[in-house]
Amino acid sequence: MARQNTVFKEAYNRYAVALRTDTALPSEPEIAAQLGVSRSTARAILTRLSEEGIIRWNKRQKIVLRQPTDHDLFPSEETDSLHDIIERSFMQRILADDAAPGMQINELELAREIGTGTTSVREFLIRFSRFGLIEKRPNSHWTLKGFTREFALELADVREMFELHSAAEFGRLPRDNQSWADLAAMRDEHHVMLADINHRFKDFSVLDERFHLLIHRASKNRFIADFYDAIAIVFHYHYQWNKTAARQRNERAIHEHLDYIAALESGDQTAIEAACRAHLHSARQTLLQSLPQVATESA
Amino acid sequence: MARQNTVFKEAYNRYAVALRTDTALPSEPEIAAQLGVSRSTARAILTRLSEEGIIRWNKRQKIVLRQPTDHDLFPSEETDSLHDIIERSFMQRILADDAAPGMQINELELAREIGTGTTSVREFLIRFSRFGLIEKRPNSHWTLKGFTREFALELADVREMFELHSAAEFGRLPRDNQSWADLAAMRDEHHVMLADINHRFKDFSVLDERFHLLIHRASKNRFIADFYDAIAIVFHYHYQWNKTAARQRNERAIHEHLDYIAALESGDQTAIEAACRAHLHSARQTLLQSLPQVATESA
DNA sequence: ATTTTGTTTTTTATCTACAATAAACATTTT
DNA sequence: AAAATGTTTATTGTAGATAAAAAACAAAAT
Repeated sequence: MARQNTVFKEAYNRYAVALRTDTALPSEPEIAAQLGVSRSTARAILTRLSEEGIIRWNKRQKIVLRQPTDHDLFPSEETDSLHDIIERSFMQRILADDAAPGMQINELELAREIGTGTTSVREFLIRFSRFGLIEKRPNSHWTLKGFTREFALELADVREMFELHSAAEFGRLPRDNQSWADLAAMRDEHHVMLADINHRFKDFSVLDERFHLLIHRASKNRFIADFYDAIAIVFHYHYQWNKTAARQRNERAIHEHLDYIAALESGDQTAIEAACRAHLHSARQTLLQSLPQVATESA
Repeated sequence: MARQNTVFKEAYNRYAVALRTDTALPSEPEIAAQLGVSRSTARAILTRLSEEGIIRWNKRQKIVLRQPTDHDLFPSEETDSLHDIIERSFMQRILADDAAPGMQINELELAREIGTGTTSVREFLIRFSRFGLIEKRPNSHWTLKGFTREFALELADVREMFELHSAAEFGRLPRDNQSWADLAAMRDEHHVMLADINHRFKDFSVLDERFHLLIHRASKNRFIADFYDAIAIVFHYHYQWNKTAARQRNERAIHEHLDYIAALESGDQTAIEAACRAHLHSARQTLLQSLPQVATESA
């Protein structure tokens, strides 16, 4: 088959669960915009809803007849985009313990294992290569460079350069900028989490990602934004497989964030840099500690 | 057809021109290593050389019978890799004056125009997207973001962060590191060029690229290296189409480089940072001046 | 024993085809 | 007239096929 209709299925599920009996649905272009799909797909959704007897559809009249049940929805395996499937599968492999740096990556084998065509795997690998974890030799195979100590250090260096830059830019934002309100809201979220840290410390990584994203957006620099996207994805998988997310470490990070936020709000560039450096320093330690520990020979 | 044998043809040309009558050729693995291809391709080259009567080949005996002529070589159109063809063609299009930012990029149209399949164009665009000049909307077209003032400023910001970092690292290299010798050699090259600046100012961009590459290699950071690769390619095409490479500007840059080199050799981090900043500042101006000038509204 | 050549197998690079999706065009309804 | 619906066309995403190139294996030569 040429292409799975996952866009349709995913959007169908999303739309179906939000339906309420006896309500009237808006126009096709409006539905399409709501779901972020084309009108063609929106119409396919309406057609299916109609066929399933969930709505009565006649031209502009679209009435919800009944609430869809779980039975009406597509199973989650069918709604994941191929890209996500490949990403998950690939990340599992390279973060597994038997994936040694230097290992060859075989497109065909990967494709077979995932149950997909080689084209999609190739494209995924090309996109993924920007994370610096794999490398290609022309006309030959990809090589796994691995989530090594060098990788972590190089990543941390760039992250520090970028975040110091972004934090400084943030401090220069005009006071009426939306980001200041967002920052204040985030400060409160940190306080809430801290108050219940024993139960909520596992939620920290999501908050952490949102916090740094907010800072980086201030730089308005596409290269910084792209790099942070890459970091976020790599970390997402890395920390999922390496549950070193100790309560204590997260609690400390929250305190650092709060100091950092206070510094930003002060507008004092010296204070901002100090708070940013302090947090980045401990973030680097966290990252290094999350790696499989190898005996480090000291000179 | 599935794949052009450009690797073979390009390597064949490369090997043929280096042949000298009556010499004996080394073993197959050695030839393959010399050319940077597999032994299969090396054997294909030997087979063809033999068929053309250029060598006599019998097992280990490989004697050059005659010097190949231009007639024996494959024409250059047949030796360019598809990737290079697409890159050139695409860069011409996006640097052309009629390529306005916001323009849609159509894979199929591009492929037809270049005379290639869509897959290759897709892969090229994915790879190219890391330069930040194009962006994709999922399930839909690519959009040209364009070589705009914003792009140049964002690029310059990151370049400055990275180069300050790399320069500082360079200053910390042990004195017996090869890079110091390379730097000294490069200092001499700058002097030579400066002595004959009226004739040689056009060669500066190549020297400039090599100089900055040398600095960046000191950082031993894959993200910095990758970014510099991207910069080099973008600049290569940009300055090819925008010949603002004035003699005067290049002369000034050479002087800045020499100051920069002297600072590096002094090992004094304060001096390094100052010289690096000075050069980056004027490089930024050069970049901005090379852009199509638009009326800038002043607040 | 190691290197070289001869042969076969595997893998990549690329084209083509086609369903899903988006986008464009035409018609109807308000 | 503007917006919505109905219909058609264009473009993207993905699988499958195949020649080129790499890699692996086997036999021969130093």
